[in-house]
Amino acid sequence: MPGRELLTAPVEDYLKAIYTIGKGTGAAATNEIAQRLALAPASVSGMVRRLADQGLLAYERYHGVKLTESGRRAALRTLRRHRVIEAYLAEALGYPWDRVHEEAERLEHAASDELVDRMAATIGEPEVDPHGAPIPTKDGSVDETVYTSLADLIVGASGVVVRVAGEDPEMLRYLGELSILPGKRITVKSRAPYDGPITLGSGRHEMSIGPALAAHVLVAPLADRAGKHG
Amino acid sequence: MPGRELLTAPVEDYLKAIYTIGKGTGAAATNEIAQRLALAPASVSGMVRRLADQGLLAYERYHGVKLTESGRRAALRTLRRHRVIEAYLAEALGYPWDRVHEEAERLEHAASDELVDRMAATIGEPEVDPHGAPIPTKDGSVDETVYTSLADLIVGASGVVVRVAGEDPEMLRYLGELSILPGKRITVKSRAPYDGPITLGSGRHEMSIGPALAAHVLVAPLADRAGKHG
DNA sequence: GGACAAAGTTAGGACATACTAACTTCTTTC
DNA sequence: GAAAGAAGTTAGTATGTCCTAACTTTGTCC
Repeated sequence: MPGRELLTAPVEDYLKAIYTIGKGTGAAATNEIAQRLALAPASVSGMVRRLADQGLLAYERYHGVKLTESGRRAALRTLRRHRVIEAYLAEALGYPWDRVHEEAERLEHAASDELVDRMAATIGEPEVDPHGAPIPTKDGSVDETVYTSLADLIVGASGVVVRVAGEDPEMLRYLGELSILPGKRITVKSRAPYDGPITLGSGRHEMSIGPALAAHVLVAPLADRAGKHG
Repeated sequence: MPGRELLTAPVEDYLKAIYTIGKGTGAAATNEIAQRLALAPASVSGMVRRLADQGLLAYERYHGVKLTESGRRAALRTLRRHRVIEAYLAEALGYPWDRVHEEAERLEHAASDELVDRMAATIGEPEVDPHGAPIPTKDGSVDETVYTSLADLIVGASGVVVRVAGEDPEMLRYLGELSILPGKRITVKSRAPYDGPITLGSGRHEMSIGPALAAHVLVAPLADRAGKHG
């Protein structure tokens, strides 16, 4: 367990949050960390100082925080644990995709690297979790491709859903019912003005979703066929 | 998660320890709890008072502690989690029996009851863990059969190993090498005097083990054939 | 360029759990 | 039944994490 057990659960959560906010390299603001972890900003100030003392963060008072290389590695280890566990719960134990997150959130702090590696091996070394998020490799690299949100697709554009960002179970269940899932192909049929609902085609179905929801659906665009017809 | 998340990991560990020491109904002494959890006795005094305040223990100063019904139920839930996880790690993930304990020790505090139930279902509702210890059922009952220790078997007696008590990995590996495992049949061939080594037959093999080790091997005695021959 | 809002920090305290050192109670033995 | 040793407790302290309340810094807008 290299570098394990030395980090407490709260510390791992901070690092994960900072990584996610800063998407790899970027910085994170105190308030944003606080909000993501549902803590008071004052608590974050305190913790962030300690993490900086441990060399996990670069911290400048009043100017937010950045992961150091060591902090980034720790964050990615936790993220790997989280996502492998999610994938394993879904694959091997039949968990529905809207409930893997909560369970993984606790297990990620208790599972050894060996367990996580065995899980990954057992389900065939998955590259993404059930929401389509990429799983960091053991040596600390991740696919950092930035995908387009469904909310940004123009009318007529098609794409394959690669990922659903966010873990609110209700949202996930709803998207699941609509069959908006990683791997599904969708086409934007129309968009109402003033940020109104977006009408989609997927397979034989047609459906309408709001822009807030659409923003969570990340797609890999396909060749745009709209041009051919108009 | 009925009754979950309310108990911290240390609390669950205390209850489990007290249950194991008191084997169900019995009481536990402060020092014994301290030793089992590798804590100072003073720490136990403090915690035990708090657990009594929460109604999990009956506590009389200077006279040890007893689980209440509610404490016993909590202890058994944790024990179930622990043993199901051990069984699952061995069955589904190929963990060797000498390492399941350590991993389960951490996971048992993080796993939800649902996860544990899914694990149990996936491997066919096991009744014992990889060491042969009985798994409490969901409704809180356990097999409390008391088995004979191999150290107590007389020369000529035969039995089936039902359980190996204790989790020291080195001991488990050693017993594994000797093939002294749950389900194996053994016969006591001879015993050296003054608590000396015990010679066993198991299958075609013959081997000798010390009494301290033999005390950890619990057997279900079979009809004694020694009488027939002498 | 100063005032105000937003963002961030410090101070002081709470809680759970652990520790060591010093004290008390229980048990056993003569 | 008293002394010695074992067992157990209290007192005081430490650590990690959190909180609220009050303060400071930063950034923006006229």
